[in-house]
Amino acid sequence: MAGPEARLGAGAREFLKALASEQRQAMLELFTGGIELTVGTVAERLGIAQPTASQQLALLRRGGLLTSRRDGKQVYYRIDARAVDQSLTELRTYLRTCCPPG
Amino acid sequence: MAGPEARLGAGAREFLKALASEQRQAMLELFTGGIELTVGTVAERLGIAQPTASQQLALLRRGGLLTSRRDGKQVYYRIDARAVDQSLTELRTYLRTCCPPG
DNA sequence: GCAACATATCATCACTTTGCAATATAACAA
DNA sequence: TTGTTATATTGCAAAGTGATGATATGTTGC
Repeated sequence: MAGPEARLGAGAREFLKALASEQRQAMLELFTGGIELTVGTVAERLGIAQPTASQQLALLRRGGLLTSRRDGKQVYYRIDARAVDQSLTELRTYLRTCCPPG
Repeated sequence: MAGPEARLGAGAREFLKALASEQRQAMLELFTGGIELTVGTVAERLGIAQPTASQQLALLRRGGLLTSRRDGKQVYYRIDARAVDQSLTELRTYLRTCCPPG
C-alpha cells in the first residue's frame, strides 16, 4: 500500500522540462482561457521563426501540456487541462514523500 | 483584483529547472525524511565527483528545494519543506490561470 | 604560523538545447 | 497534376548544461 509515486516518472520529468523554459512559459500563456492557436499564430505573436514555434510546441505537447488537432492545412494547439492537472498531482504526491510539509 | 500570479516568477522557474533533471531528483530523494547530508556523502552515494555534487546541490538550493548550514568543516544540506510547498502552490496557482481544470 | 580536511570555485571538455534557413510533407483548390 | 499555403523535419552554428581535475576558500588543531 505504499504509494506508487516514490520516483517521478518519465512523463512527469518531460512535464517539468517543458515548463522550465521562459519562452515555453510565454508560449503557454498565449493559450490562457482554453483558446486554440495555430503554429503560425504562435510564431507571429512571439516573434520567432515558424520551425522554432513548431519544435517548442511539440515539446509542450510531449510534456503533456498541449494537445493538437488538424483542421485542413492548419494545426490547432490548445492546453490539455486534464493532463496538466494529472502531472501536477503526480508532482505533489512525489514531493510529499520526500518533503513532508508538516 | 486579478491574481498576482499571471506570470511565473524567476524563483518558480529555478524551482522547475532544478527538478527537471533525473540526477537532481535522485539527489533530492537522498534527503527523504528530512535528514541532513554532507556534500561528500551525497557525492559518494551517487558515485559522482565532489565538485559535481557541490554544483548540483547549489542548484537545488537556488531553486529553493534545499537549505544548508555549516558545522565545522562540513556543510549539511536538507530539504526546505516550507519553500518547496510555497513553490508548488505558486505553480498550481499559475497553472490554474491558464489551464482551468474544470 | 602550518598541515589536514571539507567544500566551493575555476578551466576545460563533451553533450545537449535553441535558433534559423532550407527542405520535406500534408491539405486544399483549380 | 500543378500550385499555394501550413506545418513538420533536417542540418548546422551558437549558447547552455554536466562532468571532471586542479585550485582556492574555510575550518580545525597543533
